[in-house]
Amino acid sequence: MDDAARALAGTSDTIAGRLAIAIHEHRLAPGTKLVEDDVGEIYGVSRTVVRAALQKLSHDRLVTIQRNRGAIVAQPTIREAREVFEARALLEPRTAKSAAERMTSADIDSLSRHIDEEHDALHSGDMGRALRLSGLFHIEIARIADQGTIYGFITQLVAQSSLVIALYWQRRSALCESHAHHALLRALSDRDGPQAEDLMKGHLLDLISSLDLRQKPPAQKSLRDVLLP
Amino acid sequence: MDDAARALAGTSDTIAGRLAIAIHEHRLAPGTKLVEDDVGEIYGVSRTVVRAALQKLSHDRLVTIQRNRGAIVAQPTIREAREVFEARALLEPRTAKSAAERMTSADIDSLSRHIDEEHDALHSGDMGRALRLSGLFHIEIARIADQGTIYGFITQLVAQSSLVIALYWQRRSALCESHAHHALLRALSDRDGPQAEDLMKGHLLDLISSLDLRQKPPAQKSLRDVLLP
DNA sequence: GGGCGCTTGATTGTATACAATTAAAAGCTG
DNA sequence: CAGCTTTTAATTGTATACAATCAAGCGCCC
Repeated sequence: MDDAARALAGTSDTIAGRLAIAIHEHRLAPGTKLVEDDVGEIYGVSRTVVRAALQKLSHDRLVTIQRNRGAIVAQPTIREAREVFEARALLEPRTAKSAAERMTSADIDSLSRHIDEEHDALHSGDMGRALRLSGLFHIEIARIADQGTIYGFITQLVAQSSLVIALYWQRRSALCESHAHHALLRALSDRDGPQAEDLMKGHLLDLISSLDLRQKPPAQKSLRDVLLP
Repeated sequence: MDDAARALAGTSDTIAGRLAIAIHEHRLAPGTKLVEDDVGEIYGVSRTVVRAALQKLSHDRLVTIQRNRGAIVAQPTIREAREVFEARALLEPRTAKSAAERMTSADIDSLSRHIDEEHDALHSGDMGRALRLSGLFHIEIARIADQGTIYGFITQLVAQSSLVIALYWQRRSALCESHAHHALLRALSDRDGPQAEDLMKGHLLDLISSLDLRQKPPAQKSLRDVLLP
């Protein structure tokens, strides 16, 4: 462990957070193996701390731990991907409605800033950061709705969505995202609950339809396909 | 660690499960301190394993871990109690509807058995077990709805509800519970989605109204009250 | 050359030792 | 004896050592 590593040292929550951000920003791809010793050396801590961090991420379903086989960045199945977005469709529209009814001017500022940063990130080509900010926008709405339990669920769902997007994203139109967020912000600023609820519902449907969740024939091609010309 | 303890030894998940059941059945009261060494000796494992179990429970919010201060059985505040039931009110009615649409005869049997066991437990005076079975009834419905993500959320919410009940339960009428479950089972068996949704909504409202969630003056009595006759 | 068991290296699972922190008891002082 | 510091015991946080497990490479035999 060198000085640079030692400087980064922190609690297991810190490390879990750093890993989570890396996953969120698609710097860690689904399936990547997370070897305890390696992670520990990078952050300058022992395996004890790394294990705690990995367990936490595993509980958030960002990481899959197989006994005696270690941890990898989770790879949600198509089915799990659908379930994540169905859960979001159940929780977020009503949450947006609640948020609309509670918006303060500070909240409006906060959301505006998020959108601006997202815009900047997109224009500077930093897709990872843009993606993360896009998720944070949803999380911020949940925070404004002021329901701790649901906030926790949505935070987890947004994180998982990032993995789903990494695996199943197909459409390239990132701009419509930003547009949907703008429209949502307007409804929220107007404290128009029903409108916010509708927009969120639509936005989530858009998101799902931008994914390719058709049952793929198990990706392994047959030997024949691979070997014959 | 004696032989009896060794015989119970298992993975951290096993221990987390045992603790969770004890909490669920109100054998471990909110606020109870969970000392790592003690728990480890009881189950015949080292603190390493116990810590992992406690971390898992902490993530499910059944246990509160304060850094350097250890773990106690969680004590949801009145606010958290409300939030838990608001989340349930958001998730469970729709889940019951989905379940109704997917009921198989095996599912009907399973739910009937749950109700019977609950009934037995009540009549044999085993309140802890009755309470746990009552929660499992809700969890079973979520399982039937066949939505993994939401199932996970509901499982967590039911567990937390058990803590809420331990702290804020006031009404003694446990029979109405059983009655509500019977009515739900009927709607589910009839595959009557809207009816199941309504009944679940009502059932949850009943549950909330059986709690005393009024803001209490901080429970610590003044010295005067305690010391003067 | 291909299937089969063995060995080896890498990695995780668990226990334990030590350091850091806390809460409480004991002691001290005015 | 109240209020303060100091000491002490209990407990948690972290690192490390060792055991258990797995995956891959190797040789062996057919």
